Amino acid sequence: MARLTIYGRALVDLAEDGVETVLSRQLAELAGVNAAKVRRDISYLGSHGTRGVGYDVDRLLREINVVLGGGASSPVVIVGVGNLGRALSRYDGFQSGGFPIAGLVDADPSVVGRRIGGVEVSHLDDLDRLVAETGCVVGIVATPARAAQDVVDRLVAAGVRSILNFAPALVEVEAGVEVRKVDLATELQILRYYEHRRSPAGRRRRAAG
Amino acid sequence: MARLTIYGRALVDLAEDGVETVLSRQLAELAGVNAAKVRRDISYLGSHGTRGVGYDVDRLLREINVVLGGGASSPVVIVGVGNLGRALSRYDGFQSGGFPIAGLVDADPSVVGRRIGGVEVSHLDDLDRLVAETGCVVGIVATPARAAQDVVDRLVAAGVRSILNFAPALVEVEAGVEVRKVDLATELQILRYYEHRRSPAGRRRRAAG
DNA sequence: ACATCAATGTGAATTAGTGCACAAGCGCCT
DNA sequence: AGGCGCTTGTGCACTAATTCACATTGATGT
Repeated sequence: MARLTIYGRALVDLAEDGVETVLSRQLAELAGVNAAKVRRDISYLGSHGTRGVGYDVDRLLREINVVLGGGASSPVVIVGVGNLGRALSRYDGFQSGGFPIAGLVDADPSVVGRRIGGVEVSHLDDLDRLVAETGCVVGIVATPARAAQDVVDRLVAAGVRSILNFAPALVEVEAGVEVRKVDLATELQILRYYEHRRSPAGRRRRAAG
Repeated sequence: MARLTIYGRALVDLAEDGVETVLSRQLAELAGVNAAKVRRDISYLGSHGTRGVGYDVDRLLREINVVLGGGASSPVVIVGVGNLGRALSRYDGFQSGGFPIAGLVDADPSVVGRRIGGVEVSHLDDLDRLVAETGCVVGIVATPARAAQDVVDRLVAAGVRSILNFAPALVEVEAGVEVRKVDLATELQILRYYEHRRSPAGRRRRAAG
């Protein structure tokens, strides 16, 4: 569940503030969900709350971290150093989140060899070697849509089993490979949809509320 | 529905390939969903398929574009030109998707006045003026988590009703304002979760299903 | 013109997700 | 020790989403 990561972040904040225990209600407020949902989610990891008191922040945080894969570092390789790829490679949220950028890859020979954010760009054909050497477990696809499937196939062939796809394209993978899609265009379009729905053709009225 | 944008993209591809009509089954395959779902989704925009034949690609595409807000251009303002903000401002997917970057904003005086990707950085206090002058309808929050709520409040005060939040924080807004969250850290954590589940310290058995 | 075929549109069934409400359990106070 | 108040964990009802299955309907060929 994606909500676990939200709880995790909230718990980190609480722990930093020195809070020892937390109620499902508080956690629900912080995560923006229903308290019953919090309790049910947590109960899936084996119940560890104390009735009448709440949850031990540190303990719950550890539980969640275990489920989410612990504090392990998971090196990533970014494929495609076009506009978005470069942008992502400069974003240090990966590093600080435990996903160091182990390699950059592109198919265009004119960018191979350049350094971006301190990492040298390798050629797509060297992907296998790069993954093997650096032990990458996560691949980030930041290519144009039409290259996405090929790149994903290559990543899978190289042994990568977790892929974050920024390309606006659906990709198919064999069972056992997890692909998640982040689609900025879609997000913006959805915003535009709501925008449009609010004022479809010069409607000025705003619904009360 | 987010799926409409997927259909839209698939239809654009089809149209470019010169395809005239499409079956719900084909569209379902392209979008990676069930055919019945496609039909039901489409029926919500008023039924426009031809029984026995399928859907007219151009017509359906136009229908979807109308619902999604047409080809209108929706200028965006990016708040926070830290690592991620800079990355986003260099990403030309906004421009090409009909979301030109009308302004960059930051609270740090040392970056105000700089040009990034051809756009000058304004101070956060000038947000109102900037939004009013450029007619921005979408705000993009790329600040640290703790600044997010304040920034969102300012955006809303300035009249922005659609916000894309990249900050790893929940924000509250009044009714009528639409906030969507893009959380790279969460996406990566979820990948790590699956990674971890696959081999939790010496692979155990994987339950069927 | 009419029968045939094929795919849509949709009622109905199924499934997943959410939230309420309360019994069970734990700590605290007397 | 025993009762009390508080919160968890969860059965149950409810809602939303998905999928099935088929009647409906337009196109097509003879």
